[in-house]
Amino acid sequence: MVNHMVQHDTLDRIYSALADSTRRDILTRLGEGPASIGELAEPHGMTLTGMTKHVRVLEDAGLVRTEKVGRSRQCRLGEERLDDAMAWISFYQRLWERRLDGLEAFFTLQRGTEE
Amino acid sequence: MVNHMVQHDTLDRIYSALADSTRRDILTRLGEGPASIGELAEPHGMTLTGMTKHVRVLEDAGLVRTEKVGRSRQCRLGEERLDDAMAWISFYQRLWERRLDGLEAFFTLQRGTEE
DNA sequence: ACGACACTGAACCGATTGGTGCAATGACGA
DNA sequence: TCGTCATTGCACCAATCGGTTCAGTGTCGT
Repeated sequence: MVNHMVQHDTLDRIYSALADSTRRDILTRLGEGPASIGELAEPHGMTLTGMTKHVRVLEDAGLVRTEKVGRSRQCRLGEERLDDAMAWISFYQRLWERRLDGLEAFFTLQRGTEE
Repeated sequence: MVNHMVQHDTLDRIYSALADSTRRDILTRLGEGPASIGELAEPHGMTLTGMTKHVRVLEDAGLVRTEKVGRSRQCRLGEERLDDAMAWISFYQRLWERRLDGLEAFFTLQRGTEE
């Protein structure tokens, strides 16, 4: 029906932030220490405006924290630890292992006897 | 360089497939056993066409495998184990822990001597 | 053979994405 | 104060996304 309630929950924001190699590169780079927008943009041959948008996406996901320092903006890793993202993948992997064990049919028969 | 540099296309597809709660729900459902497009669509109040598109996205990411059986399409979990997706997050978490330890500056000085 | 059923293809829609260029803004250095 | 420098806001663009409707196509049950 109407699923407009929460247009972007946390997991949505995190996974879609990670779904771009430029942004994953930014995180890798920031793992080595803080950087300005210009320093992040240069290795990708991207405009400052474009890089600012990527950083904003990462910041909205909590993966990056930024602070205006003088005329430049210092970017560093943020508070988001990806625990939830990791937990979801672990959960999926448990499902997958169950599939691997050929328990699908068994589990299917059990549906209705639980939540 | 470093071993977390997998095929970014694959990682892009996987993370963007996961960046939607409807698709995560589909995976959870398929973890309980195979289902048709209709069975997947019904709990979301979505059209069959809409659900077919979601399933296609998951299939392109390797997370779902489908097979036409009679007039319905059977969907089950696919071959993708999310090992790369998990590995990348683990890699990020190591960066984050290093940040937490306040070793950013130290690490910056050490650039070039890493594994 | 016929009708109901499950899905698919195509066209369409509004919103978002990933990028650009250009004009401002605001801080630095001489 | 003046020019330069780093970033930002705005408008714009083409492509993709998440969803719909409608018109098929092919299969099943009787």
